[in-house]
Amino acid sequence: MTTTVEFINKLRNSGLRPTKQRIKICEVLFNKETTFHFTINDLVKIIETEANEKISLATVYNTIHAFEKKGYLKEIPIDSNQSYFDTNVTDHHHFYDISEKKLIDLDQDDVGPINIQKSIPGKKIKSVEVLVKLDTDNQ
Amino acid sequence: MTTTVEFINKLRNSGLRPTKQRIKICEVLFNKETTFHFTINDLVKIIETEANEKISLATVYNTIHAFEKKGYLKEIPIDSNQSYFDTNVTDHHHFYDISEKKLIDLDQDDVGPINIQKSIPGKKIKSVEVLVKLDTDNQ
DNA sequence: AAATTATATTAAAACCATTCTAAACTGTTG
DNA sequence: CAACAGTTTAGAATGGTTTTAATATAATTT
Repeated sequence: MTTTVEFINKLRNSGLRPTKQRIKICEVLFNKETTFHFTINDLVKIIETEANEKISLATVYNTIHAFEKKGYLKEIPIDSNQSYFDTNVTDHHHFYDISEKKLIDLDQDDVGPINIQKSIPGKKIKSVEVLVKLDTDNQ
Repeated sequence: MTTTVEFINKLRNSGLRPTKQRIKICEVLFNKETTFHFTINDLVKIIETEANEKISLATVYNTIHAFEKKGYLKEIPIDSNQSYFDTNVTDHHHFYDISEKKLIDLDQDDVGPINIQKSIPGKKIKSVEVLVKLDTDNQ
């Protein structure tokens, strides 16, 4: 459990003004026990439900992008027209449940080490992400 | 080099009528020596340039989705608002060059075996995709 | 603590990839 | 070649995301 004051400090320390909206979004995102996967739409709905507050869509987008840039969130690439974000910014991978459109974390250990044997001159590896797509097993 | 007749047969055999548009798209996509990565926009531009033909956007989308469903194309998930497709439908992985927004194939051998040690009840693994993001190496 | 400045929020409009619509067209089958 | 089902098309609609420009709020200066 992180206190509001701690969120304010976190924001200020990263050069983001601790506005009411940003603090609220921090509380929604970073007060969870577990990793949290969400789309912008999910987040807006949670804010509207949980608190009776309405944060403008544009602000939610701005904030999420600011948090992503600061390294507090990670975007997860899925074959979708919607962006998925993850509060777990450590190196890890994902299951993607196609029918439920839900992400599930995979630890490094669940996947094992991945050693890329190829390199491109002038380029360096920034990240290695494994996406395991899941289907309903109806046999 | 595949002939037009072969494309017509391929289409007919998979239950797709061999229309002028579909044959043209086959020729653009499946007459390459190497794997071809593209967005819908790329494809439309190539068609307009290469041949002086204009295939309606809707038709291009329809055709690409039909080909994908038949297993002639694969969609590659990237953190983008655009869909990338690949004419290489074998099991393989990708580099994604962030600055150039280009995909590069990685063979199974370049990545090594990936063994997923976790399973979700009632779900089966449909695919395992590795995406390696590349940055410019300016040190 | 008021005034100033810089940054953030907002509703609404704009944007852009993709999908839908419904009318015209084309391949197929008998 | 007639009739039908499948396909193409331009343009409209959709939906996620970004931009705009006015207003509000936080930080800084006086």
